[in-house]
Amino acid sequence: MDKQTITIYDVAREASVSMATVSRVVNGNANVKPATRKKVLDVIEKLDYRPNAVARGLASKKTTTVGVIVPDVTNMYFASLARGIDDVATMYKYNIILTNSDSNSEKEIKVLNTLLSKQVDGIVFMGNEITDKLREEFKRTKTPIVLAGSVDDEGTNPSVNIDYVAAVQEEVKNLIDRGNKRVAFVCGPLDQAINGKYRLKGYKQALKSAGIPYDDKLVFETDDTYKTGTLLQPALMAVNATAAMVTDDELAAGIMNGMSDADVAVPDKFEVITSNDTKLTEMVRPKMSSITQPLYDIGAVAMRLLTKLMNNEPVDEKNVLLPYGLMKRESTK
Amino acid sequence: MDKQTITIYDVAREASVSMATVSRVVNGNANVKPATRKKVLDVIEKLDYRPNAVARGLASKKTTTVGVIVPDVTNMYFASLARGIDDVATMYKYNIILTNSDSNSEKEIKVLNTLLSKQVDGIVFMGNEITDKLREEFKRTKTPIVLAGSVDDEGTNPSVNIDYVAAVQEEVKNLIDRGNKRVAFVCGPLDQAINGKYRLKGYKQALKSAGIPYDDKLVFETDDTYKTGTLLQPALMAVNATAAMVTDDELAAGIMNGMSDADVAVPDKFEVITSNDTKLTEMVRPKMSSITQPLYDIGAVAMRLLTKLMNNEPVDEKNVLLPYGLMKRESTK
DNA sequence: GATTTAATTGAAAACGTTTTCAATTTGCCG
DNA sequence: CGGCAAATTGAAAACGTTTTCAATTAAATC
Repeated sequence: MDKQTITIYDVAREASVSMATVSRVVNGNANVKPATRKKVLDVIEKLDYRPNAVARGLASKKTTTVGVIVPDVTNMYFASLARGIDDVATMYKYNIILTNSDSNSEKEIKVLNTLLSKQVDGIVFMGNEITDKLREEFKRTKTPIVLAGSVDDEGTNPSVNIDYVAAVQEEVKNLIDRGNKRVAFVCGPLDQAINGKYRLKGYKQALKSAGIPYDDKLVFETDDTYKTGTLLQPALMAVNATAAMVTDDELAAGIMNGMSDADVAVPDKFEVITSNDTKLTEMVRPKMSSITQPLYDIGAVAMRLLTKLMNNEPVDEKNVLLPYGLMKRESTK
Repeated sequence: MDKQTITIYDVAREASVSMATVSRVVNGNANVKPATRKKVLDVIEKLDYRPNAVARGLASKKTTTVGVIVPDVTNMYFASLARGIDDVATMYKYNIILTNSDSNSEKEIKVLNTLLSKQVDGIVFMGNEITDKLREEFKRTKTPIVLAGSVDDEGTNPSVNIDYVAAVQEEVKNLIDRGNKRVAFVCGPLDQAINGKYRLKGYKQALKSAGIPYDDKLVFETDDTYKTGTLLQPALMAVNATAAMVTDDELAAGIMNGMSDADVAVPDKFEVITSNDTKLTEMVRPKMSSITQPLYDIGAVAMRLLTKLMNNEPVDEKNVLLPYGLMKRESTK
């Protein structure tokens, strides 16, 4: 039905050259006489020829497409990373196949395999937890995979993150220094290394340095949602917490609103500091103080790293830690 | 270097059948004897054979990949649509190539063409404005394209939206009925049909029904950003507006915060109603009343529509209007 | 059992490029 | 103007599937 698709063969015939030559001009190969190049270009223009990327991918074994696995684009944190990824991907002429995994390990594995079957040139993976099974899958392919905003305790894959331990430690220390004896640690699932191994560690270290005993009643493991946050006020009060280090902005926004709704003034009666510095921090009142992460850059750097890997260029640093900061806003004193 | 890739030919040889047969079992073709099917399946398992989707795409002229063009995934509105799209895409075994266009017409055209060269089976387009140039590009391909949350006055492409005119009209009427004589219309760029042709029309109709003359001093054309919203309070006061119909949630949040910061009580002194019902509406204080749009569903339905188009199934309704609603929260009386 | 029919199979031609390698031109030099 | 190196070209083989069509085999019928 669609016999009107123009192939490289058509332009070769029309320009009375070989397919090879057409291929060369299309790919900007230098070894073609200017005159013929022009001739071919003219025919291409005239016939409105568009190279078929699928055929190209088959022949060259490169698809200029990378896979991106993300828990949920609807989450600002990941959306920002994804944006950074797409921008540098575009810059390097790649496209992105974006898939939502809902942090579901089975889904992640499944989608990883469809991406590989689609012959993506590389993958950037964002996820809260790298299960052993997933790590195995990572190992059996030689398609480069980089982790963005996602930690793997085993460190088998290149990754781009911030130093979560140090960041949390620093912030909790600040909270303590300001007089908070009981600061809560409100986080997402602890079986996620980023929470259970890194942030929690920072929290504990800060306590230790301050000589405050660790009390597990002060750690609240949640599902990272706004709604859950709104419900936390009673529990937080029950343990006499006067501040909270929160690992997710929406969750933190929920907590703050829950506090306000219960007439607990933030930051006077309760300080909260969050972790992702998404634009939500500015939109909520009081504005939330936050650890700042260069979200966009984490994605961008991860993708840049991936391009190097895909080109077999040497990379100096396999596990990149980008600088973090603290943005003091209104939810802390 | 990677000679270890297993092809259909390898499994054919190992199972002593032809490639055709292997292809049949891989594709679940019924015409293969159970015994041979098992034999082949075993070899596939043993060799860990994974079909190469690129080769498949070339041979079958189907890539099971669809393109998604979006202004910015970082925008909750579009992220929600994108999520709906991806979910039903996955459901129908498609993957999504996601590209951010920044609503830049040139970029849109460029990316459209790379998507087509990658032989996507279909495209869902989200964008604020369909330029003539873009429409031309749409027309010259026979790859199905559906618009999601995006209007085209010409109506050449299938689309999924809500009835923006009616929704805005209804809400503005409510505002007026509640006693607001001067309600502002704060929107994104008016050259975008959704604002300039639809929402503004609804606004005008509501005024007309109420016998209020249209005053263009009350319409504020913005860039749809939070920041701009925060700066609008003086201008709004200057024209004696007592309420605003806003076309974007972040923009609306900005306005509300700007009001609060200037001690203009919302909703007592100033009512605001927004348009997209993203989760931001709940996170901000006061919570924003909003026109509700089934964001996820718009994406989902658009993708579903696209699957039908890609299968040449008949579609009853080319321009779908999903139901909208009103969620009364705290930013209106 | 001999036919006829239906179900399984396989051979080989696409699909639209890239890429290798050899062939042909061209440009230079003495 | 002959000869040689360098620059251009083209022929044809991949790339890994699907798909058509004919061939083969199994099942059914009488």
